[in-house]
Amino acid sequence: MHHLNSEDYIRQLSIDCVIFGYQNRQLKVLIPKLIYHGDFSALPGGFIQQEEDIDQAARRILLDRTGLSNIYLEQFRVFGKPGRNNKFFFQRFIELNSDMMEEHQLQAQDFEWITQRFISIGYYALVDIRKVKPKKSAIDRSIDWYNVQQLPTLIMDHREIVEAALQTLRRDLDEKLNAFNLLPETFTMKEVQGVYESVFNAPFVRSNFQKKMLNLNILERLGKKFTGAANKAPYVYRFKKAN
Amino acid sequence: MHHLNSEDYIRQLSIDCVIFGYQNRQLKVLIPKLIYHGDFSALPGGFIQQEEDIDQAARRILLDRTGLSNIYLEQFRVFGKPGRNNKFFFQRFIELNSDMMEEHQLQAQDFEWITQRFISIGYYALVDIRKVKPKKSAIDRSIDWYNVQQLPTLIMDHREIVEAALQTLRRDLDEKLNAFNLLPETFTMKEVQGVYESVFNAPFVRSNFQKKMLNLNILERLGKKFTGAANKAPYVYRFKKAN
DNA sequence: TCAAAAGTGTTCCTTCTACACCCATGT
DNA sequence: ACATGGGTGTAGAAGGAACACTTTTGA
Repeated sequence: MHHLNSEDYIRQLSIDCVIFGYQNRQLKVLIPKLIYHGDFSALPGGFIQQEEDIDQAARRILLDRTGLSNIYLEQFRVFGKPGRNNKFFFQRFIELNSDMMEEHQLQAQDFEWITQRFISIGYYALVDIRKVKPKKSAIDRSIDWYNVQQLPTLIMDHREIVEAALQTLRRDLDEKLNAFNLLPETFTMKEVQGVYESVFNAPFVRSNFQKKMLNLNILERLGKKFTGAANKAPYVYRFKKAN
Repeated sequence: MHHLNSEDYIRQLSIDCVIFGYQNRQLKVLIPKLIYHGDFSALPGGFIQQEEDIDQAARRILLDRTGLSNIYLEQFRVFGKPGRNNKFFFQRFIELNSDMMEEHQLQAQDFEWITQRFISIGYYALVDIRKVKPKKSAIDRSIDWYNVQQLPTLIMDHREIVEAALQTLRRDLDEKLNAFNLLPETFTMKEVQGVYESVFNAPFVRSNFQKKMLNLNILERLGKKFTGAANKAPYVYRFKKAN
């Protein structure tokens, strides 16, 4: 591990990403659990290189964890309370992990850097969950998709960050029509409805939802999807990118 | 002037404020012009103290320029392109102002600090223009309200910041009903309409606008306003804060 | 009595909502 | 045939847009 310092990275400024995915009628968030003793979960995050665009930094972080480089990304808020730092987390961390510190080459210098007050830029990302192969970083014990309603305990204000991301996603879902970034290339109308229902945590009336979506003139009807079930086969749609 | 350094302020992170006001059916932005030779205008901005909340930092900056402490404030975006720095500006600046550098005690150390790459958090503020007594800072030649359609040339990407602020204001005007933060305590319906028209740069149909606003149930009708003009006196309204 | 501006009403049209109805599918 | 889920139609409510009409004010 190379050292954190102000020549490489901008000091006291971080990025935290809320990565949303959709599966089994549930909205999910990708969250790593840290490798150390104790139950530490934190949003995927990182720092901004001196010559790096902030959006690009978020993309780099996302690529590291998902393996995907073409991800829908949206900056949504900055979190900058005074005293927003990792000290509490690292105190417990050091108590529990004194044995591992050498093994992982974590040095006092890095601790000092990383326990400063940080201001964090929040991004949310939307991915086709089936395309993601979650990747642990060197300090992750695991990385998993959690139902947004059943998140593990997160460090610092990360819970609040997820909440703010979800609020923004709700606002943008109609405005920016980005529900389709959570779905595969082709999908049925029921799946679109599932996205809306899981994001808003509320039911939509099937027939009206269908008409609302079709009236937007953003969907292209392809074939039908025969599942073998004893009912009418639903149409398969594709999102029209060029209007 | 005391020196800029990383013990007092967070390095490479700034705040820029777009202060909106409304007068004479026009949306205006408060912009200072720098005292030095050459025509330099820049958004009111500043840095974040080590122990200071970012919103609080924005309030401090606003207080300095407007004299007001209770200002409607909204964070709207972070501007973080790589190479986003003042070097171009300060090159011209130094050429034109070598004579004034000692006078203003601007020292090499500060220049180095201030010409780093900066990431800036954009805030927009809404004020009752009549309450503001614009205050020049030590390095301002003037500070004036400019029609948002007729801004002076701004340094760096400040023009883009104003544009993004205006976009956000448009979105929030209906959503957060914050047109009333641009008006005095009491106002007529025509004035509200003027705010909408200047923000959207488009006309609204008078009768429909009136009904739309009244149907929101957020206005309290007070007395009438007799201007001496030979026409019906309009009602005076107040914004109901408690719904 | 008149012009100007404010307030209200009317009509038309689009969109949302609830619900009913018909259609395709495999057993 | 029939149960199941998908697609479309319809009637009523609600909301927006265009425009007409009435009211108030001071000269």
